[in-house]
Amino acid sequence: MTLSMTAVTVDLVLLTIRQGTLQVLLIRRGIPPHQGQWALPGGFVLPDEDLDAAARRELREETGLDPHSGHLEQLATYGTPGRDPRGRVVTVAYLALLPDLPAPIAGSDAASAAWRPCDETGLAFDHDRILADGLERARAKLEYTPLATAFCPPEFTVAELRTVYETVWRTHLDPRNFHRKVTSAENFVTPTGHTALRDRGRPAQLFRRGPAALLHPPLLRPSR
Amino acid sequence: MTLSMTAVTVDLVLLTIRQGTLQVLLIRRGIPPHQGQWALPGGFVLPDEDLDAAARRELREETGLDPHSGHLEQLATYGTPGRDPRGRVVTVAYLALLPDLPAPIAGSDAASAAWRPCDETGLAFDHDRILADGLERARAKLEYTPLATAFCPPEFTVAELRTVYETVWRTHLDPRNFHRKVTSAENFVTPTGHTALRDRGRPAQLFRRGPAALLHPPLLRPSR
DNA sequence: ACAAAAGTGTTCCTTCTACACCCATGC
DNA sequence: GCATGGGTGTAGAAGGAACACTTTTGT
Repeated sequence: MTLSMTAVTVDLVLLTIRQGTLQVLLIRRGIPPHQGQWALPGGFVLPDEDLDAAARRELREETGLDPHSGHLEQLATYGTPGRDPRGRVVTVAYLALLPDLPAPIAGSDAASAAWRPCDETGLAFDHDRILADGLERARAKLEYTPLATAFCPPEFTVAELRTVYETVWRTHLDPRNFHRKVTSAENFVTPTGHTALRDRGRPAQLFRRGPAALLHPPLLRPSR
Repeated sequence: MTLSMTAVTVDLVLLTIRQGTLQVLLIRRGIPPHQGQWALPGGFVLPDEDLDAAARRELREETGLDPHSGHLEQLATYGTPGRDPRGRVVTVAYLALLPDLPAPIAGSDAASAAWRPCDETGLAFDHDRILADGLERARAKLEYTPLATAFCPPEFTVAELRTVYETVWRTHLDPRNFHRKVTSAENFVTPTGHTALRDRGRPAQLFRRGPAALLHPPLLRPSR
């Protein structure tokens, strides 16, 4: 039996909504391989570190953000030989959904990190594929989980939640029916009692994320 | 930067339906650690082997089965320090759904492999958790994919497909409505034109798996 | 007053559920 | 004939889509 010793990394697909578009945090590589190309942030798993802990640590290093303010989950693992020319590297990819950061990319150790459109291609290594898998996971999970709230600040209006769905799914949703579905799905959102004025029009109720882990009934994408 | 060198393995959650129950292939460990306990089959990823290829190779070694006759997909990756007392081992778990094998566990390299009930607990390492994750994934995927057919032989009746759902979900489904849903879901199953006599009663049409990758509409579990 | 956004009511239509009913076989 | 499982029809309930309409603010 050959014991295969391998370097293990975590790579992060960090998604957020800024300026009305879905964006991903990318790092411009300063050293070979793939020097000058954009890549997903990531790094080596420490010798005595859990995979989830490594992902949380990288998230904090790249964004300065508390991992609890958004959502972080394991996405998939990629280990095709040759995916990294320096040697055998297996990477465990994580997907994070984050609210729009007031101070983006604070404590980053990489000078050239930036939010980029989520349809960016030409990334280093196999990161095009990892990003595509992350986007598909995010789009699917909005249907049957309350994770859309992870893109929102702690308190949000139904309209803000709707723009999350519309941005991620690239569709238009009827505001009236959406409002009914969200407020009638059990424990999706809980009203705070406060209201907020957004732009013009009648003030909207503010909601917090509810305790539900799954949506009943789900919010299905149109046209499927 | 500390480069963390780690052993990488694949572990398999192989599920099949035998004697009307959902069963998982387990190996009785002959050597420490966890000597004498049941464990998921698995092994090291070879130095120049893709992760999916390693999973297919292990599947063939454990069951003698062509990986194409069932369904194999990556499940999740587990790397908590200390999960293997021998050192840092990260395992990429795969989930397989297999038809009832005519000659089960043919070319296995482990003398004591056996199909065991899927609710077996007390497995070695963190395999209880991996098995539970695999079961939940399988149960969820039956809802919106045609993967239930992976438990069936190449040609099957609607009733046989229904027992797959009933076994995996541990529920009872109305045979009449189930028949309608399956045959009206686009490209879920395609009729072969043949019929087969199962036990008593009117002969049933035989179907093959259709080309659909997703079910429209999905078959939802009752009571959710 | 008017525009704009929030939120409710209603109608229509599709889908789900339960079950009555007929069909094709072995005994 | 009778039992057994395969398959269709149908009425009522439940849920979704489209949209008229009311509410509450800024200007």
